Amino acid sequence: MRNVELARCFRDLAAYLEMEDVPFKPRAYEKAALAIESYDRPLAEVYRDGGAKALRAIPGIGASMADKLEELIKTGKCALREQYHARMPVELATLTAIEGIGPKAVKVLYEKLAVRTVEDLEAAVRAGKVRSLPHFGERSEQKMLKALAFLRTTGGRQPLAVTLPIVEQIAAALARLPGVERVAVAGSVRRRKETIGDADLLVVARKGDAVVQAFVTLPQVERVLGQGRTKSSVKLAGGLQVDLRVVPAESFGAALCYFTGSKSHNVALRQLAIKQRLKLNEYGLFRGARRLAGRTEEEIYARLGLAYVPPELREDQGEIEAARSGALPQLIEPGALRGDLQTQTDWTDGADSMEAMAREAKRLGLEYIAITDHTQGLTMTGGSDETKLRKQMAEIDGLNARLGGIRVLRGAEVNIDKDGMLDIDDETLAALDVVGIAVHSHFDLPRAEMTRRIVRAMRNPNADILFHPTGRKIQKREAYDVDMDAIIATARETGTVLELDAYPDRLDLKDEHVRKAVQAGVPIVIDSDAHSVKHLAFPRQYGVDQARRGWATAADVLNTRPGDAFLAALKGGRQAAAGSRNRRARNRARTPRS
DNA sequence: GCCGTTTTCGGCCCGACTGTTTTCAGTCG
Repeated sequence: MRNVELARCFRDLAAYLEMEDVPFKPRAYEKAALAIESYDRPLAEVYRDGGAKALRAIPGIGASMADKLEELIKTGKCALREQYHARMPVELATLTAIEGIGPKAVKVLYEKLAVRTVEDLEAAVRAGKVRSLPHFGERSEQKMLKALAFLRTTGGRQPLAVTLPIVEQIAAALARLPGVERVAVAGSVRRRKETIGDADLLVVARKGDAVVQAFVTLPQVERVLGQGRTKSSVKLAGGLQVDLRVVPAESFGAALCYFTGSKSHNVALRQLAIKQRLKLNEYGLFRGARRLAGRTEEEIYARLGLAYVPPELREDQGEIEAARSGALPQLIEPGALRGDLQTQTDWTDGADSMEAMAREAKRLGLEYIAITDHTQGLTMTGGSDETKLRKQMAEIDGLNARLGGIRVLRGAEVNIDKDGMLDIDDETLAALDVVGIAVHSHFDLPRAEMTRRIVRAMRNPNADILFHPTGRKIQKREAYDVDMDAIIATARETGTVLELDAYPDRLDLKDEHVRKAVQAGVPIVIDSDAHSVKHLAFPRQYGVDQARRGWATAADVLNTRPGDAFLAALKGGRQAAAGSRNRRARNRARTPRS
């Protein structure tokens, strides 16, 4: 049983307990669910290796929950949940995912109208039955219909790259309003989560209601979900929910902190405040009625005895302890990137010429760029064979002779065949400056076979970088089933670099894998996977954010180094690109059979 | 049900808004 499923069971229990008005237990189960969900190892493994005792070592898991986890892992079921479910057989997860519906509402809907599923709910609403229930009315019915429609179309979340420009546009519109002193983007957008459920904006202004009024009448707004004097929620035409909060300047830092989250980071901060006999809310940090801090986030963290925690780390994943002990990493900054190691050109499926790509990379301030067109295994792109690759290398040499201020590296995105072999011979690979390897087919292999396949390819001494290591496309395609711990261990052992592909719908590695790689001392590179000149901006726009969420410093990211140092750090420690045809000679070897 | 810089009992984050309830519960962030 996977962690998400275990967490799901605990969330169900929390909801059932909430329905019965049981005090405190619901929060305990929810907290545990969050801990389980974000735990970086399958609990089934933790249990296998360390038994119930190891489970109890997880914060939020005590004796009772460890028992339930043990039961779930062993039998796939939890008697208590089954009991509740028998009494009230409702689809809790999907029903409570609907805006405005919580456990209490689920209970009433089931008891009065026998609503068990989202479909039941929709039918009941359309029949006008819901309005007759206590605490419900016609307006609640309308809200539910809208929420149901939204859930169907988007699944409730949108990729960051879709949301970010919209949010920045709205922030700019608010900043132009009279009386607005300051606007900040908060929430998961500020934390740069890869998908966004709703966006949060914070405004400093004296008169809140005027700002709120202007906000709800912005042209992008399709529907007003709520509107008060200092707080409002709207739904945009594209389906994105945006929440606005207006605060006075002396509360800006506290509100930004509160509104940035994550929720569990906030809870941890507030608990820390309580321990110091203080109170933290969105207006400030208080001792009694006296405000000790609130104007900036920095002073709040400082007053709590913490180093400033960058928004990308605020997930309650150890950052508070690190901030207390001065162990927070110095996160990589966008400007630190000096090179791009994955780009495609019109030699295969890219839109632009090698020269155009090189010139744009230079314009962006990069020092080097690898051209990595596809290889023959990817037939539909017109992928290169050895002959075409040799021809391209010669052209790149010419390009380097012609262009100044940018170094073009000879590379390829080499296909990993089903059995883990590469589709270009070793001699040709050895002549390249940068060899990226990637899976583009047979995505559905069983976990063990997929892992073996990739590990084998990584063991090729010419394979420098594993491109988009999990193959996922955000909200389009699941990652293939691969043991990332094994991939990271192999990377460490063989010196293969892992790529963080910054193409916005990939962001592959994802944050937790970046963190694991960093912890294991495995270097990463942040690449654009550009298929046109305009894609070359992706690493600094999105890739660095993702790396920061994985606690990466500039030192963890190999393409923050100058070209020569970068090449020297690749497998085999090669030197300069030009005139180095033999630089791999000593590495030339038969692809090992594994 | 969990947990401990107010420890093994007695606490548990905090506040705004909505709807329909005329005094507040539920939900959300």
